[in-house]
Amino acid sequence: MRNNNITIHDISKALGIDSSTVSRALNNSPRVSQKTKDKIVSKANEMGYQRNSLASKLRTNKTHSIGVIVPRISRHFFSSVIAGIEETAFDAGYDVIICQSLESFEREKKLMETLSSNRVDGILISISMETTSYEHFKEYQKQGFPILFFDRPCNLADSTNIIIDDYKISFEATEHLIQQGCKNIAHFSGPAALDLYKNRTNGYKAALIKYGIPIRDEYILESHLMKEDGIALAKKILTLPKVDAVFSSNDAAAISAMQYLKENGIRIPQDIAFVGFSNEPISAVMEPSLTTIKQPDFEMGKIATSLLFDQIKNKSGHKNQTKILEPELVIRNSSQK
Amino acid sequence: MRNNNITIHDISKALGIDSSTVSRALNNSPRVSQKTKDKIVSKANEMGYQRNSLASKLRTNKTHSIGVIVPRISRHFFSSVIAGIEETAFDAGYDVIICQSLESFEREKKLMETLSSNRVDGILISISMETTSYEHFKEYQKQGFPILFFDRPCNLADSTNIIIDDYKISFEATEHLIQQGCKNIAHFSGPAALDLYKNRTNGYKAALIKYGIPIRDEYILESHLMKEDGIALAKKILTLPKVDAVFSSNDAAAISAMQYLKENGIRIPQDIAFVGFSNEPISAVMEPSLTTIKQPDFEMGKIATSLLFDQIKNKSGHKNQTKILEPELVIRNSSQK
DNA sequence: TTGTAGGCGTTATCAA
DNA sequence: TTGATAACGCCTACAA
Repeated sequence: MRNNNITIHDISKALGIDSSTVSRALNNSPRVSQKTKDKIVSKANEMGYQRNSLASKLRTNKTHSIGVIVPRISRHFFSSVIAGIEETAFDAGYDVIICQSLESFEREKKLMETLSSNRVDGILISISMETTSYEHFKEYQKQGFPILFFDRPCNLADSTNIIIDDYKISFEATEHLIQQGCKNIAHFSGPAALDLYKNRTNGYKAALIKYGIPIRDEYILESHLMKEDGIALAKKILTLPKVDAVFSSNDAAAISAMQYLKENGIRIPQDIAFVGFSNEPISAVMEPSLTTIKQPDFEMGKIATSLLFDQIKNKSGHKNQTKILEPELVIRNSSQK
Repeated sequence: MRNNNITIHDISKALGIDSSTVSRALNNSPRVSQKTKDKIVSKANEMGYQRNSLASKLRTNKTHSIGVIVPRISRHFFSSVIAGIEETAFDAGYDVIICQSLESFEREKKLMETLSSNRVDGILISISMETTSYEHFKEYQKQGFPILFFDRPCNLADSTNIIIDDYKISFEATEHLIQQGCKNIAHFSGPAALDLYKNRTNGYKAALIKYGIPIRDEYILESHLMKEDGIALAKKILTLPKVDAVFSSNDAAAISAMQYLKENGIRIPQDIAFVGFSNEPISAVMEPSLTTIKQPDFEMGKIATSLLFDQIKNKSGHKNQTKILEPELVIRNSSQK
């Protein structure tokens, strides 16, 4: 911490003006004459005064800051959502505290505690893949603490979720593969405990049903969809009978699977077609370019933040709503036979 | 903010134990009997108590948190550095507040203020491209506030910097292109106001000199090295006489330039070879794969954080030092003729 | 081992 | 328009 922390009392003494007036002046209160204000402000600058936000927040019981918890900031989707969040928050004069759970339940719980004990005015969160119990949210919600879930919804009553239509777009993605002539479509799923992945898997299944293709459970492969998982999944599908397409619940797994397959002489899309999910920048540049699903990321951040502000303002209102945004299938080379 | 905030006084009243004892118990002080501790802790849980960190930080003048300012969290290099920072900080029981300047000087200044007025114990920063004046750091440094610069150094006296050997690796990268037979090597530079880019440019020049290749200023193109810049730069080099290679100060610009050139019938590396900088994941996957420079990102985060902790502990010591890490040239297809 | 009392820096209320 | 005073929630000498 600083050696020499100047407080309003130091300014007060230096000028012979009461500290309450100094405080008012520094907050630009209309109840201080312009002359005194000028004197105080210039003295404050001269002395290198800097407000202690901790004290101010403690006193006012308002922090003007919100917390954001995402699984990983390096994912393009999340950093774009964060961009939207920061823009909206900034306009409203709020600070944003960015945290990553790294998909760990324990870290997520700890971050909730830290943010909440630092009295952020609300939290925007996309829950970790490990999270199957929602008790740690329930407690905060009971206390009336504004939490808003985005992308990965929370199925607790009273939760506000902002998500995309995972079911519908997964249906479309799978349908697209079927229309390309694929009949044996494998699916890379994330943890089924997350509604997000459940919805994507259900969309996939619904498309198969519509076209009279049997659903085979061994074609549905669950993992954490990390880079490493993609390689294991690729090996796995080579052991399955005549897989001719993959619909993956994210790009990361699809990309590393494709790389492994390419290195092993499989042609994409001729032998196996691919559709990913998230539209990571890499998907447009790789060879072949990856058909994927583009989510309204920036927009989601903006909307989530303004919904959160609604909740912060009227503690009571707008609970238990779900806002659904429309994603878009971006067709590239990896899926066109 | 919460409706019903339980404080240590509420617990104190509920149990008929003084609040100071409650405070000690909740901090697991050895000066409270186990029996009382148990009683207090279980009551605290029952009542849904949660410590108010603001009050605690204000009182103790210690926040156990550090701030990190990076240009963009979405850059792979920075998110890896942050991973290293978080790991080290976590082990030391510190919280990390992540912020992005978005390469804006104004935002950077504001973030410094916000973090500092929230009394973080220290700041790790990689300065924005717009930053040419260092006055806003000087003031904090004078006050003895621990700041540590990583990747993009601050050339103020008394600054602690942790960087890579940009000059040396840029020399090597350029030499590599020369050894591939390239003679007309253009260079994408960032703002020359940043030492980082100056060093890279100097390394490039030194290699040309060593091999008796004339330095032509019109071959050195300065920009912010964003995706959009890459396209403009690509157009530009097409107007220059017989450019046969590009050494770019980051991957983003190199990648979009390559894409533009490919779309316009230029073959890479046959017509124009490329070397980038940063080893973004995309560089390994794209076609052709991009030769680039891999920085010790995670390690840099770890080292920077422990150096910062040193400064936090002994306010006086270890100023004005520069720690240099060694990067590595990763040779891929974009540079091998 | 526990209680008392005061203060961290700010702001809100009341009075002047 | 300004000043005096108390309080936000916590922690820490010091006393008991």
